[in-house]
Amino acid sequence: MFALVDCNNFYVSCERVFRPDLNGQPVVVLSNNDGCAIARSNEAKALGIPMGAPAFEYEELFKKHQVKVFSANFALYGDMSQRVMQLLSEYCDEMEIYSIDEAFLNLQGFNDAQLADLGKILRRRILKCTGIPISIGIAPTKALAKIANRIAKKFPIETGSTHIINSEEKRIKALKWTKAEDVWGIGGAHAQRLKKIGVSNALQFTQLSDEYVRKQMSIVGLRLKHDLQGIPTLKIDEVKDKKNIATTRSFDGNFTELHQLEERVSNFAVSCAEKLRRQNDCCNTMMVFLHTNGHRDDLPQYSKNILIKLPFPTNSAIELSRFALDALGKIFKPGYHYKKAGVIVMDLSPDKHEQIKLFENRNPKHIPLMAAMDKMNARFGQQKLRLAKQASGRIWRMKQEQLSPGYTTRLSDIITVKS
DNA sequence: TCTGGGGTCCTAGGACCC
DNA sequence: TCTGGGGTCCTAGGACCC
Repeated sequence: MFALVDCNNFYVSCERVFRPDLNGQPVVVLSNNDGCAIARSNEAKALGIPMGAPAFEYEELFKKHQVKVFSANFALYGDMSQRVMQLLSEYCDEMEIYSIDEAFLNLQGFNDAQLADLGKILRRRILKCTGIPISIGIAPTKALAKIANRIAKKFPIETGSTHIINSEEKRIKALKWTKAEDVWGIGGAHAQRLKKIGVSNALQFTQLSDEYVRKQMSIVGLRLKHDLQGIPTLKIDEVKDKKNIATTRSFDGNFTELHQLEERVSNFAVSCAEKLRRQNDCCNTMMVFLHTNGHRDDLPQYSKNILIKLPFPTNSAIELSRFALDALGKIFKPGYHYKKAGVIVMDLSPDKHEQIKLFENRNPKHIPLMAAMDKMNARFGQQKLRLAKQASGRIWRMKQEQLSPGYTTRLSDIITVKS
């Protein structure tokens, strides 16, 4: 059996841990730049605020219903996530951290009685130790555990936020209840095609022929079908190192000058370099892109990306910044209002056994230099030590008007409890 | 005025190799 | 008229996830 543990309205729940006055209130958390709603409390969902709602379009509604609005505090959410995952890992030998707020547990070896209790135990423990409410779905396969979790979330009172699919009868009932487009792995495009042939729920999907599913949805869809039939097909994946690493941002406003973009792109490259060093990788290829604001049809549009094969693998901030700026120079065109840019590093290879190249090699002095830089920035704060090209953060501005304190990540923000 | 930021996997087709 | 039979690698595009 597998469990899928999912934190309820995770980012909102993180904010509520340190602001219990927000319980029962409509709360939303916005994306970077305070752009869109990326998390909503149940009360906010009930007001009709959809996922991805642009904040400016909903300003009136927020005001009218006194919705509490937060800027994304990813440092806080990442830290809270680690605490939840740490606790979960105590309950099973094998676990897959599927996203910042979800994990699959392999429950091999648990007997029926233990399974029946597990959900309640987990829920109580995580709530007590972190303040985060969770829902648990338990089933013979991962895809079914996903569905069980959905049921637990939808009917918290009836299920106690934990649901088990452990009989054929329950499986059929759950699949019948689940709309095709709500199945994990069936997105908008496939749901539409399925609707056309009269498939509207998960059960009907599992009754399609293997050949049809394979043809329309490739091997991915076929695996999903089998998993939903109760044949364990999807396995627990241990967390692997990333294959691509990206740092991209929209700007608060438009940039027209090359030097403005250079400062941002340099920062993105430095950030990618840090992430590479954290997983002990170098990159061999880099992509730099920029584009104008696609939502503005009154302005000329331009969008371009460029793929650079590096002459040698590296994770040096200095080298990656230089390559990124070279690349940027090749795709920048004056006369446009730029809204977004980014750096993506790919084709990663381990830091250790790097191949010596014939003509050009990474500067070996950068290795101790970067180690020192990481150490200093870890101790004195992000970007205390930076490249000149990264400038002072003058241009770098992200709209973050409702940012909560770094309750668990910054000493000065720790809350005081008077007793 | 304002509209996020990450990731993964699969497939088909083209270019190339012997 | 007829013109082999394997491969690999890369890329773009499409689909999906949170």
